[in-house]
Amino acid sequence: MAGGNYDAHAIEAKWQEVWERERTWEVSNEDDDRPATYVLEMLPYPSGEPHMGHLKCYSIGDAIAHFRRRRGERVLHPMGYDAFGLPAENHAIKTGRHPRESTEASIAEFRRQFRRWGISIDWAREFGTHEPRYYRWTQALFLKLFERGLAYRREAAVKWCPKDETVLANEQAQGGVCERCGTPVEVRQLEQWFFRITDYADRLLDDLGTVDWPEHVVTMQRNWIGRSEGAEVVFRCEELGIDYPVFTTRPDTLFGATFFVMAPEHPDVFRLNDSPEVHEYVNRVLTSSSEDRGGEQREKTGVPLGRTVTNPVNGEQIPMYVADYVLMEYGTGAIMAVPAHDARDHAFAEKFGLEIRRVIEGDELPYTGDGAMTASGRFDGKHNREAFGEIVEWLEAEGKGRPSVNYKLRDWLLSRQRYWGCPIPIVHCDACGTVPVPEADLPVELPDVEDYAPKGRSPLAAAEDWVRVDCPSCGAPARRETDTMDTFVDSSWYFLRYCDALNEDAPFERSVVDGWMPVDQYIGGVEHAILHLMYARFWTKAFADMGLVGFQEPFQNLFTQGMITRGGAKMSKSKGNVISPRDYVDPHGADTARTYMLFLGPPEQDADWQDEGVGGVARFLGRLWRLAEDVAASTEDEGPPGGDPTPVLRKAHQAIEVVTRDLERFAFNHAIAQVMELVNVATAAKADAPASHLRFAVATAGSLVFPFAPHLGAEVYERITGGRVWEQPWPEADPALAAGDTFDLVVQVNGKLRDRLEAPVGADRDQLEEMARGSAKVAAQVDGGEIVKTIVVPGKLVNFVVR
RNA sequence: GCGGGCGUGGCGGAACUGGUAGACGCGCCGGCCUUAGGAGCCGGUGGCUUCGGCCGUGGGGGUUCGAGUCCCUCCGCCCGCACCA
Repeated sequence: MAGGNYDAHAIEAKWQEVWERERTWEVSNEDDDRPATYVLEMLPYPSGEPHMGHLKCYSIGDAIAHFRRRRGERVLHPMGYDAFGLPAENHAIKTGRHPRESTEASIAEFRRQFRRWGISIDWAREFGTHEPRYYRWTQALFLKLFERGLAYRREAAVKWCPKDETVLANEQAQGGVCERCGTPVEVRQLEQWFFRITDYADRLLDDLGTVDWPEHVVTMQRNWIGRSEGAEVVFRCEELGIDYPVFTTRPDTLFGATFFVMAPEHPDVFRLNDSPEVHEYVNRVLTSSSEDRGGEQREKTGVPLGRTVTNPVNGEQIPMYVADYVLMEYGTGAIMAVPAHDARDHAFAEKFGLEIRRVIEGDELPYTGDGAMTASGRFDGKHNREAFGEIVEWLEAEGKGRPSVNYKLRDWLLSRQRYWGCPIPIVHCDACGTVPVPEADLPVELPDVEDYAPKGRSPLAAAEDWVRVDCPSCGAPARRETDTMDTFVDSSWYFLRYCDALNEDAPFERSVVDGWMPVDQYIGGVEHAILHLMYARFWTKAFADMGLVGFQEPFQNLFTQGMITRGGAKMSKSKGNVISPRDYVDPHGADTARTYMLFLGPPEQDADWQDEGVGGVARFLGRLWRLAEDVAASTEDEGPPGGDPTPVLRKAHQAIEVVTRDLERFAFNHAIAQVMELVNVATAAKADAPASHLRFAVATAGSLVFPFAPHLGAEVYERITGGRVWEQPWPEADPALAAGDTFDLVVQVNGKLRDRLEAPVGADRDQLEEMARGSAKVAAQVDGGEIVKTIVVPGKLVNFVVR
């Protein structure tokens, strides 16, 4: 065997050195004649060292980036770090080491490993979101939103994580638990900073139609925005002379509203009834965690308020209740209850013995479907859908209601009472109020503090020298805002900064970002389906409105990768099933680790990492390397493949066709299998195929494997051709060569395979039918029966229908 | 409950618009080479079989000359949301 063994480490070091020295993957912002393409993987959160999920994400992205470059596109493929955040800070509290130190140590390790993996990154554009040169622009952009009224401060009931001692955005408290640590969240009344994302609810919803995203992600965003159309209807409490508007999606059921319910948090509850029973109930609800309260199945609880409101459609006095199944944060915090046509109201009415009045004809109660109206005065007999608008019009004319739209989406709470984040560039002045820090004074740098531990207020508040500042407006003594920003703010615009990463005068130049954006292919985990992807869309739209960018959506195509599991379970320290990329890169090399990662299965699916499988890919790459050594040593370069086509030449052209199609559809596992087939065929043909065919096949294998195993691909290609594979255009198949001269004609009788015949590729229907009729196996099957029909699919098969 | 997805050998998975089910790899079996091998190479590998074939893509039904693929229905699993009026 020529040349010994495949030394992945030597080969990988060799090519990495070339790419680093020549800055091969750097790309200029200057236009050239190539189309600009932006391939982006979600930026990593640097904690410890990269894990298997990172290897998967960047293996996918790199394959796409390489493929598109070689198809003649000018590809931007940058890297950075989402460096602010809780884990680094919690680590700092434990160890006393500054979060900047541990974060930067982690970044260094990520960078080192990414280089070792041979990911084709434009390192000139690299940054961490914790660096003042980045976050000064995060602050500048925050102020632009502030000036436009899109960032504001107000007191509100907010979600509070008692463990992390900070407030959270609604999105980070899904299911009533802290997204970071899983602790049940509490509700607190606090003054906090918000982004007015709700102003963009409709556009965030509508523009989902303009992006090419996985259906389930689009659905999740739709549900999260939760737009529902209906009406606001006013119920009046005559005794107190107060109007209570409610939101309903079913104004057609108004005649069935037999009681009225308020949320325990509703500010008017005690005004309506100040009794000990009501106080006791409300207190019990408010002190119980939101997880106890949630759940449709839970038995309904509540207390009557001893008051009534007037049903505006029929003047009936209906009783008022306070009950925890009504949520203060949705609609108006009060509802009209229609027990006949709403499951929750039905359960409540049953328990409290309230009237259940059917107003829509249909199945058994509670009935939530459509039907003819009944017990609804002049609307009786009308279909409920028809009456819907008429009732709202009528209410509107009477001044008792109007059409209304409600959203689940809440404004984005961005302030955090934590240390390791981007300072909010605001000064509080007794005279001037909330004053933005002038842009010339940015960045507001994060001060060093002694104690990072949260105490219910930001640790920054302890940095007295830093907090005390003169008001930028009037010069009087004032105090800095001490909250920091949610880290999702940092990642809401990083993809824009990559485009113009070295700009010292602005976060980015519009003409530059317009040249690259929107991201042509975004790749990341589905866990960001709502949070990051919604926030980044919102910022992009706000920027578009301010004329900072010329597009509405940041990510045109989204690919969500599946998780890597081990032993069928998510990796975790407690399960002891954690493995890291180094465990495979160290012994086998990056090419093997990356190629196996993509060979494992469809990248959008979860995949179980099995150590035994790695060996198969390592063997395949080793076989390809040896084949290249062998062929390079034992044959001469005779120029392009000529003469009669051989099976190995045909296989090479077929592989080009298949791998190209597979890369377009993210079927990397299939593409790698195809290169394996090519290598198998070429190995078998080594002894007798013409040298030019063999050399072409092996060079093609190197060329096709390059997006997955770039070092070996480059090595093999160089061995055979002397050229640099990444400078070569993506190969094109010769369709005639790929097709060959003959094909396997499938012969069926009644749809069952009976014979295969070798038929000429261009044969017409008659020829194929005649050939098939000549088959002895067909004759045996027909045996006395009659061929009543013959289906011929040229190039494929002949099927005889026999009776 | 609502929404989304999935179900193919011992395992991971192939099968583009209905047209050869199980590509490729793992594992396993047999052989070669070797002092040895957790190296390398060659061959075999869905089940049953009277060796003619027959049966096979979660179950049942349908459309079709032909269904893993389309339709209906049932079962099972996974993910997301969850008292949103």
